[in-house]
Amino acid sequence: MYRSMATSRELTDRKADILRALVRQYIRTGEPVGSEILASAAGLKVSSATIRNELAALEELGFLKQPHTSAGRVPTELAYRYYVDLLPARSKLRETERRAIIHFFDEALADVDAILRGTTQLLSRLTRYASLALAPSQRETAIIRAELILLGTTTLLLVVFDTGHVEKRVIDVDPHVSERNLDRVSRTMTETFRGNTLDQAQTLAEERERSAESESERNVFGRVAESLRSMGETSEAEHIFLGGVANIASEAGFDRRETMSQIFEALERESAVLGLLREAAASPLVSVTIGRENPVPEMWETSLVAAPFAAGAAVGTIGVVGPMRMDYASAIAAVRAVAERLTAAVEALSR
Amino acid sequence: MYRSMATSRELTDRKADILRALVRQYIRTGEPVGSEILASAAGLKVSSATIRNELAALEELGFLKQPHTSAGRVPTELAYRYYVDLLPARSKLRETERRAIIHFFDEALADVDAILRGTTQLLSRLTRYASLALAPSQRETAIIRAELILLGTTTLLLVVFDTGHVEKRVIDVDPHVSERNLDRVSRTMTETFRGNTLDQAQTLAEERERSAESESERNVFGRVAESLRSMGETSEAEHIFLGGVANIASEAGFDRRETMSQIFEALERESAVLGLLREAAASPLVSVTIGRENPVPEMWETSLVAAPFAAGAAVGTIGVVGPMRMDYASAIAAVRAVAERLTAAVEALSR
DNA sequence: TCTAGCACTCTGCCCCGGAGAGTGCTAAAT
DNA sequence: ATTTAGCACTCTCCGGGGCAGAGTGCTAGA
Repeated sequence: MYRSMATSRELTDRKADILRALVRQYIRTGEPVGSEILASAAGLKVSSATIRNELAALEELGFLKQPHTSAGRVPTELAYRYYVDLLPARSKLRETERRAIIHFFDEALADVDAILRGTTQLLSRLTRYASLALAPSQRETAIIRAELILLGTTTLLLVVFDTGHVEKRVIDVDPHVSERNLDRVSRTMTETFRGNTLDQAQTLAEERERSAESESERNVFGRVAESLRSMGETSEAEHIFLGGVANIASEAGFDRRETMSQIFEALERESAVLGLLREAAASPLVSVTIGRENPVPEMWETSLVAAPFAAGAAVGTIGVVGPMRMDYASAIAAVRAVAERLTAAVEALSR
Repeated sequence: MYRSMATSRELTDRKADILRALVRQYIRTGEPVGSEILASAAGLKVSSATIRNELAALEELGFLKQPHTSAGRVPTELAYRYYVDLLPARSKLRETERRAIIHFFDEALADVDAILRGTTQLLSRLTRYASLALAPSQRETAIIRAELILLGTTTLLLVVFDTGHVEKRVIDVDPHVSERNLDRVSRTMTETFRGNTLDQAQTLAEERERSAESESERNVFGRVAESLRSMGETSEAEHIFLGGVANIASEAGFDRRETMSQIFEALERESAVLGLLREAAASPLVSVTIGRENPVPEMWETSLVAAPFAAGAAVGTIGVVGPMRMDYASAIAAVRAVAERLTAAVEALSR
């Protein structure tokens, strides 16, 4: 469902029940869970002694561990994985949260960037975890317009995509080119590039450079090709949004200050986050990455719940980052609901 | 110099020397400073007993306090203020840092937003504190172009400013308007708005709405006026950049997790940060806000070092946020140097 | 196969006392 | 009149001992 699971070892029903109850309890309280508490939990109609035996077995199987001999049990990553994999496919969102999401997307929405910025804040408010958003890659979306605009002595290249996204680069073209000429070039570019992706447009610009009739035209298209390449390279990195990082600081799970600082660093490092979010975009559903499943070592004490959203042909990702004992059910429900609404909102912009 | 000072009470030279030495020492170590250490500090040729007397006097004057009776002294905010006010007007930057700054601004710079994003990272690396940047307000810069672009069924309003900044809004115009018509309107808008500020353009659009010849023209200019207003309102809030927040987590000064979380929250809250940075833009020099001088209560345990940078007629701000015992000399030097280079870089974009 | 009972282990906490750091005060020295 | 040396005093920090509580594993009986 959420991710291929490594836990094919079978569990008896009772073990599974106990494990689920324990994980749920630990997520709720953050305290190691003892057999007595589990015995009094509804649904388990066996004594604490029996549960103790089962707990020992579950520990043997690698699902649980004890902080020390006389403490209760704490779930391992394997237990979280098991718990998440067996979570009901669609848990319902609380009504207030559903409302908040609808309300957010009802508001006047300026453009994709503004929506995503707002979405991270929304997700953080809903889940009380830090949240991330990766804007849809401009790589696969179609250019709808390209213009050169004179800015004093430099020139601005503006590329508008059909998602409403705009990329811009300052380029140095021959300063003697008149504004009228720039307008002409702009019209040519828009006609030429329209409907193409960045990569395609770059090729077209290079062709144009070679077949140019005048020196200045060669110059212009050369610079444009260069800028288009640079957009393809960097545009993504610049469109990761981060929200609610305060939640990481207030999270009790991250006690050592060093841990916390590392998490922040990783979240701010685009190269780290980009890979994560791209990967999440590959699966069509909500994906959950628990602890060391994360390729970024600084995030081995966190879990990530992420879901893709569609923007035409392109795909972006949103997600939340919390402690391993995060409330997966709520987080998954929130991320899924927001991703769905977000897809609709983004489509509405361009359709 | 940095800010009008409330400390007009005179200090004897010796008291001043001792106070400065103590603050410097405390900034270095973070430990309460005792009389013995100060006595052995170069430059003070008196015994620890004498210093003890002076320390008692300085405490009486409100410059120092003791965590407890048998501890050394710790500076109060008043002491930091005094220390900062008497800092040499221009302390020199270390060569490696100067290099890093020059190197950063030598790189190819895409546009103002990208520069600012990079600048926060640069400042954080240089100072090891969190950093902020407020983009120049679009309120006072001139519009250079305005266009309507058809995006499926919706329409994108694009406004380009002479700083190279681009604002965009999705607006709903009459869906029957042809693309050719939109182009015509775009040309009219650019001609009409060019050289004007957002506010002025809004007025012009409203006039145009009233004097419109056709129903659809009235519709279009009405929507445009509305969007221009919304740009004026929200564009600023969306252009605060934040970098190096990991430094706050690793900062030893912020020990209580609650403190930390509050600081993060405040930094993420645009309304809080915006006022601060705007204020800093008012003074032409580096401004330092220490502890409770900050109007944002969550930041009463922090200090802010900020400086404006010019972008044509408009002014933006950059700054760093650290603990009250931050290394003011280095921070001020770094912020000033970056602000200067930044001004040059931004001017280069549009001049 | 489950459960009741029990001995055992380990943490968390409090209290205590000693070491150390730094002070304020006093009395002598400059 | 100011500075300095000396000293008693205060307070924190830290390690050790002891006690209460939580939770376990095991054994013996149901």
